[in-house]
Amino acid sequence: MIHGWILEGTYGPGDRLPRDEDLAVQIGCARSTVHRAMGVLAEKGIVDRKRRGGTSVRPRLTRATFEIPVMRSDIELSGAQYDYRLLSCNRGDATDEVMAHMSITDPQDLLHIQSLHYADGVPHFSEDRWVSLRVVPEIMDVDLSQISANEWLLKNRPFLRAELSFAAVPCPKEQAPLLNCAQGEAIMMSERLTWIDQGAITFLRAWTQPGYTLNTQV
Amino acid sequence: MIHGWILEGTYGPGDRLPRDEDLAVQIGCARSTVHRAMGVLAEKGIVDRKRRGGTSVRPRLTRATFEIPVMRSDIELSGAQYDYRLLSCNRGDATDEVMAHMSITDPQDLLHIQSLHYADGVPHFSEDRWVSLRVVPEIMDVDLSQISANEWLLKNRPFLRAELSFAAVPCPKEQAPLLNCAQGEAIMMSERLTWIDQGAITFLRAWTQPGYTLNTQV
DNA sequence: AAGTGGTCTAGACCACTGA
DNA sequence: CAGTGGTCTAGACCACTTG
Repeated sequence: MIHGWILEGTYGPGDRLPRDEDLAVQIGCARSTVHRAMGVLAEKGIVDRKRRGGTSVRPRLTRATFEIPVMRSDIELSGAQYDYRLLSCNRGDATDEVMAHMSITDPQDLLHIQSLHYADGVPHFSEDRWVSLRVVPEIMDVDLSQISANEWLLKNRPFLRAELSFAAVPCPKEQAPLLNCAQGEAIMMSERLTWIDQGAITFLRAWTQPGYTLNTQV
Repeated sequence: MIHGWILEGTYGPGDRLPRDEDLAVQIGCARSTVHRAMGVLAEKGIVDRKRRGGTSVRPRLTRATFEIPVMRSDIELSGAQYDYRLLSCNRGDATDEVMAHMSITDPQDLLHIQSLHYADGVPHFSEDRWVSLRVVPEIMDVDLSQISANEWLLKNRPFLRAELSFAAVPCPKEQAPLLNCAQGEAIMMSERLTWIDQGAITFLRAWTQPGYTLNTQV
């Protein structure tokens, strides 16, 4: 397609571009073609578009995209054997912090699940998960020692929106024995909150084996 | 628009969808409308499309997007005052590892820059950067104590492609005094390699203040 | 209120690729 | 090699928002 032309030649950060229609004439194509191309650039974070305000080149910044890690696929793709073990599953032991995240007031509405995911028998990913029983009551009937909550949820309650975060943390003392690493060792912690129309489905806090790297491209 | 309809109702992971044209008839809109909507879903990683192979729902996975962190903007957006200090700037002291990353054989072709970025006077981000003098020879004439290499490069050599990675690491002993934290403390290390047509522009390895979190949404 | 982007249509033609 | 998605057009109409 006709990408990148303009920016890397004539216009710099902050500049306002001609309207779609003029650009189309200038380039010699239909307005819808320009519009589509601009849509891609806007998606990438290269330009800002406003009705009546025109299109302008963003000061800097860019957007990167990465695949949300899914343990089973990640592990199997790397050629290792995937294993999963349910550690615990209790109703009602959510902290206030977790309830606040999920906009839930009654601890009985949350199921707390701890589990471990292995790659070739080595613990690779340890997760603490809370599932909303208001949104997903059926999960009480699922045998979570056979299928991980993640896989069951993805099949039965695909989420519409998610928030993710990643941070470097010292390995907490409860996680150290699970991941078979030293307490305080630097590991990646991730949090994930997923939503469906009716509300929060599940909140997840997970710790990954030291050395885990998050990769992405632009 | 007409997003999300199909998936969250009738088709599950792995299913093959009707061809665009049939969907269009079924829904009662033009094929191009379906095509555009499918393009969005494919972008999000929800469906796979192949010519002649049709459109199918991806097993799981999804794609998340985040803004590439740019220190000055991040810090100023958070309301803190941004400051920058050049620590060192030497030609020719690249390691083999760095040269391999950038596909460069002569160490003299690389400029090594160390710098610190402050938020409200507190060291927030420490970077080791190598810049290709074959692609960006003019940088030798820039006073890097006045403008950070990052800002200069973004203005003068906007990249077309980038690879990023993030990992949790123990703070290296050279970085500890710079970031004013303890050696071995868990911090986020990021690497960034940016490209232009002619080759690698710059490779960056950076360490962030403990507590730094990478956020994203879907 | 006018100007800009946003959405959609109906149709043509192309290009890849898997049955 | 036929069927599918990919790209483009020329045009209509809508909706926001800013000058």
